[in-house]
Amino acid sequence: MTQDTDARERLVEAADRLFYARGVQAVGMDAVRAEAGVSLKKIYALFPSKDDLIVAVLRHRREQWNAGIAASAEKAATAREKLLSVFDFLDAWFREPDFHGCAFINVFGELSAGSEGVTQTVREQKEAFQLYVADLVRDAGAPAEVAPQIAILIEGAQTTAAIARSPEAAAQAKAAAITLLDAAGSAA
Amino acid sequence: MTQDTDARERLVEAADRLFYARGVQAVGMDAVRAEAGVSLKKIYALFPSKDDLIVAVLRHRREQWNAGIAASAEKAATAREKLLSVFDFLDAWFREPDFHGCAFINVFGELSAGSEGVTQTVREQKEAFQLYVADLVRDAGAPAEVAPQIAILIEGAQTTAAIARSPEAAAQAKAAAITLLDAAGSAA
DNA sequence: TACGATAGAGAACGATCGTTCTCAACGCAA
DNA sequence: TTGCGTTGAGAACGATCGTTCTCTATCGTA
Repeated sequence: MTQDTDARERLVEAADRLFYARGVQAVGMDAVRAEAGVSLKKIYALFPSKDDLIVAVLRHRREQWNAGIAASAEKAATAREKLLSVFDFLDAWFREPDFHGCAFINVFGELSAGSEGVTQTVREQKEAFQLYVADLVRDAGAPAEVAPQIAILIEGAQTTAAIARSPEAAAQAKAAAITLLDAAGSAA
Repeated sequence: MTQDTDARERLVEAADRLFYARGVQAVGMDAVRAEAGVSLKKIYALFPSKDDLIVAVLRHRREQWNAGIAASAEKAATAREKLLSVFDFLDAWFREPDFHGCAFINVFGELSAGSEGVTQTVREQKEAFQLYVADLVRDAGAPAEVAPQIAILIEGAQTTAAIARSPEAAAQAKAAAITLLDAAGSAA
């Protein structure tokens, strides 16, 4: 049983690497098997279909994302600093050599028309993150309208950094967020 | 010869509809043939490979995008209004029933790892649009740093509207852009 | 040692894909 | 009319995919 969860973890992490690097549809189940060192039989015992594996990978990505956001927020004292620390997290991520965009956005673009489960998982992630931003915006004493604006900046920074291969999108978005927070603060 | 350009147009438009609705990899060349009413032989005479067809579709999308942006800018008097009219264009687009994201971002997520030509075409489009924004920001008398910030807002509004199915992302991004322009104006 | 369940390796299956080829129908110059 | 080049319809090809099945080796238990 514990070796089942071991195999499960190895599978999800291997699939995550391959899917993110090459795209979901470009990776066959046999490549996942080779990367994870888990037999096809076991793969299909743990995940009834490739779609289920994709959803599991997205859930795994969500945990990684949440952990990274939480870690960078931990060093910040105020809600405003926690909010802005998201952009520092993005900055470090954009500089990783194999970064090429938000996995959720990429998968959404690839499969949104075909897989309901995938679409829903992506939506859940983005909704949850919007709530996270909204909470911090409220705690920072800024008006509620600022929250979706900052969330849009975070979203846009990711696609801009990926397509233009420009990690500076993080700093640019952060500067914009500061302007938005300051303008809201002085208006309130 | 003119019927070649006719077939070419029908092909690109048909492929555009199918690719955008279902994703590029989910659409076979035979489906394109059926939708366009052009024989496979002629398709491969006009486009040596599917990749070439995809690039042609992206170029066609770019022309549509530029035309739409230009049309909404035409009604605006000042550079600032032209800039903000982009968000009105987005607003109308997001409300179209079959809208589901920026085709460039979607295709990038789907094929960036596999097709060099596609990646490059997406990059060209985004670069060209960033220049368009930068020109308007300069003409509006705002500092240059505001240009990438507004471009990031436009990018983020598109993915947010697609994933969250919320056309209000256009209005939210527009409000943020106004704040950024105003803050820059008062600082200058 | 013998036996039954289990699991891995990988062949097999049916479907689909991008691309090419075949063949018959057609249009047009001589 | 004859012959030739071109075209379209669709079969064919080779590759790959997700998924399942077969076969064999292994291992715990009696």
